[in-house]
Amino acid sequence: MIPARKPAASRSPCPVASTLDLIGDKWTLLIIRDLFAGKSRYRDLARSPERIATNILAARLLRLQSGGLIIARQSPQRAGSSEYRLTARGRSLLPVLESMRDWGLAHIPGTAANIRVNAAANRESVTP
Amino acid sequence: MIPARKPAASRSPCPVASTLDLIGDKWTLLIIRDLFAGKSRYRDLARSPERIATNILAARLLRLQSGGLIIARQSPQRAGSSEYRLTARGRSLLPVLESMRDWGLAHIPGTAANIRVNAAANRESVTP
DNA sequence: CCAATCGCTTGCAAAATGCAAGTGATATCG
DNA sequence: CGATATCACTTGCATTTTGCAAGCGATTGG
Repeated sequence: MIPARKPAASRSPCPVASTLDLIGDKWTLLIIRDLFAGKSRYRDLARSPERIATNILAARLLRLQSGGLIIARQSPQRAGSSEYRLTARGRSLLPVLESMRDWGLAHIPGTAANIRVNAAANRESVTP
Repeated sequence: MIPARKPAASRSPCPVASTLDLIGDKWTLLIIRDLFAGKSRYRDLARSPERIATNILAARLLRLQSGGLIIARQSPQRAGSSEYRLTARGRSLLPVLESMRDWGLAHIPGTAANIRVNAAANRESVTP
């Protein structure tokens, strides 16, 4: 298990608070959701239905990297650009994502789950 | 199951995104954590170690009420002030809280779980 | 070679957050 | 009873974060 690069500003020793310091906003978990679904390119992340602004996407990708949740490696598809993948640490957020998905499905009318975890895209290969 | 009062601005039909629209910030889940722990008064919520600003606390309590996650009722302790309790809907967020707690404990050094769900404080009595 | 696309960055307006200081109502104590 | 402290907020304002649109160099497809 690799510890985070930056401990960041921790508000308290509460594990919930510390987790929220890292992923507690409206966008981060959506990016992680998309990575689970198999997306790995900037363009695809930017085109999710929620339409994250590109500056925010870039900022979140940096934060996720420094938090050790994702890695960016040279894209084999396109020279000079990165391909983003969840690390083991990032993948371990799956229960958080699932519990939120389940809550939304049960309590928010009009929601529907149509994203599946893409196992092939989420095999470990390199860890930072 | 009582639907939310305000559907609020939904970014997409994704259950994760819709859940984040409601609880996706750094403070809301900490308030819910404290309510689970048995806190019910404004003062106690304001004094948690993370020190939420009082204007933000007031704003979040309103949002949680309009989202149907908590109810405010006349405090039997203090005239003119409210006592806040989780509704069944609010209590159903426990798995989200637990998965975040577990993730924090496993992946963020220096965190420790020292809050327990207070069953007595979280028995259903009145639903909005 | 040329146009379209990609992966960002930049600049700026708008909104959210954080801080400190009120305010009026209640409880507490002598 | 009266003074003081506390409670539950509200208000005003500085700072930070977000969102939007445009731009920009590199890359790709034709």
